[in-house]
Amino acid sequence: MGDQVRRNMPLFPIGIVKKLTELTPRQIRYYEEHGLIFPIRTDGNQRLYSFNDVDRLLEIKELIEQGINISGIKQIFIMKQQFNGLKHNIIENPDRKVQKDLTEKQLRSYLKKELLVAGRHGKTSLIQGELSRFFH
DNA sequence: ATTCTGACA
DNA sequence: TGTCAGAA
Repeated sequence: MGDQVRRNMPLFPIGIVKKLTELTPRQIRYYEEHGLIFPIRTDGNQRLYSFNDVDRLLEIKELIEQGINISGIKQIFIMKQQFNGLKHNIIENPDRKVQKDLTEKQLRSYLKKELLVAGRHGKTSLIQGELSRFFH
């Protein structure tokens, strides 16, 4: 599992991330303020981002382009986390019904998100207010 | 030269 | 979100 270690290594400053993601430093810092990413700081208080951070920013960028707001993105990430947790449980306990903690509703929400992302750049561009209803 | 925080004609 | 200032 040394690959994940590599992907989590704090490597590049915001200037590099700016080029890699086409996002402005303003946006990159803004998303951090809202808990979407958590780059570490150097001795000089400068942010250092990992490959995972960059990937995450790329995901954020796409979701933003689809008109999804910060809170919507937060919840999507939470569902993604829950989804991965369920997947692990199923792999580790194939016999037991450890899926009791995840409601079917949560799964549906996650799937809906997948559909939205899949049909990106399409006609189904939901606006902020409209999408937040799904998450309430 | 780069990045950071705070602020807004 | 852009952008500018003042500091590191």
